[in-house]
Amino acid sequence: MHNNVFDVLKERGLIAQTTHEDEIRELLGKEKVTFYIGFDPTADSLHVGHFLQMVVMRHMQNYGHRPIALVGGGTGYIGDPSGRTDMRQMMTPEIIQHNCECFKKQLSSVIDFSDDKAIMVNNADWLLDLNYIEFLRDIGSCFSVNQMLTAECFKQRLEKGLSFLEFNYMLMQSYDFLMLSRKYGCKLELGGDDQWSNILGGIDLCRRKDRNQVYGMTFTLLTNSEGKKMGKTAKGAVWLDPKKVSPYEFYQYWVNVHDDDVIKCLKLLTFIPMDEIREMEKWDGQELNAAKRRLAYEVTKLVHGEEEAEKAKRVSEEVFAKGGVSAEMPTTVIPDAVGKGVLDVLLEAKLVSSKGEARRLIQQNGLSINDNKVTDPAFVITEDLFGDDGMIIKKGKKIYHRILLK
RNA sequence: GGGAGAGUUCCCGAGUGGCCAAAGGGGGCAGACUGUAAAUCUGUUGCUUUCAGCUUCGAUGGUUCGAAUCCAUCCUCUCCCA
Repeated sequence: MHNNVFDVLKERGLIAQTTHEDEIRELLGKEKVTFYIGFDPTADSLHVGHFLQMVVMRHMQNYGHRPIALVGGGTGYIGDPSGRTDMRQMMTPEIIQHNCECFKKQLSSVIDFSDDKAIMVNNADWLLDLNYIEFLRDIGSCFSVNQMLTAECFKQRLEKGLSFLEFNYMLMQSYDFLMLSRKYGCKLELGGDDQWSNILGGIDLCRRKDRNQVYGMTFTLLTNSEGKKMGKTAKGAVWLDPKKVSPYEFYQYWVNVHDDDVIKCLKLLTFIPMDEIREMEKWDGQELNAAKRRLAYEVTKLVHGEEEAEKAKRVSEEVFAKGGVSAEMPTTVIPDAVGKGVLDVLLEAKLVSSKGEARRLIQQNGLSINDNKVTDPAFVITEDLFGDDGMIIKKGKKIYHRILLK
């Protein structure tokens, strides 16, 4: 066990870049540091990428430091162009507001905001009422366009086009840091590695305006062994909101990560002691499945709580190991299913997005009902298919779904 | 503001009057193989009441028996000049 978080973060491979490695380590070792991470309200739920940031906050908090979770109710009006190839869609104030509320709830489930142990702020409080001319004179004068243009985060956008609106994003985020350093004595900004340029901007600004030395540090982006961003499925992001991605699906996502990514994810996303992880690192082949199950359990527990994690684990075991049925597997209730065609039922259970897809699935031998292959697209659901546990549909090899009549 | 070009199905990208629901690749889905892997191979990939019909190629109108392809206007973006 280390007594400096910095060593913990480093050992787990979380740290990507630091502005002043030695100074930051020293600072974190000797005092309670107030630091911040920003979350822009780009959707109505956080996803696993954000979760990584939340884990870091928890690590820091565990060592007595004070996190500021900044919700980007103001920066959401601009949209961060960092590393993106296209412009974000502009959001209405109502949507931004709503998304911020959603974020707040999710953030407080992982980070302890009681007794001022962490602070939640919204940059709408100081960004929305800014006066353009004043801001330009006061803050804009501190930024060099020449320098900004060379920043890595704009590279892609300089090829595809970047509007003035988005170009300003860096100033907004930098201003956030300045505000937080003034209001709360915030000394450190953290973020994903794609935030590096924005963080540097803030540090420069604090020095120029207040002659205040502050620091920055970025974290490994959650990428898989192929270098692609993790947390994406065909259906979209792996959201933390159980209404968007059920705890069972969430659990399944982690059980199915690539072999080469398990250890990395264990280090980055869980609080399992390094000794244990190093033990798992020796595992190979089929043994890795146990590590995947551990990963899935731990992450699900952090996000959805112990009860849901247990449930997800139980369902997975019952469904896959025993090939059977589970009382808590994904279920759709279709009262009038009897007499309907399979295609309609598949569609209603959202297992397919169109009847054409359902038809294809059956033609390609990818569908079973109660373990019997369905080969006829015109198959009609009958009452005798429903046992005590309802009717079990298996789509492909991994997707089990239960249909109930009530 | 002037000039040149671009906008195609989930993404990239062919297609310049009928043979186009639209090549190819990526991704997705399914099958074989397996460890609820990976890699590989195979099939599939707009919707529907599927031997047929319907909607799609930035938007809206127009020419034509017939348009993703031609014309007009508009929108968005890129590049060069200012």
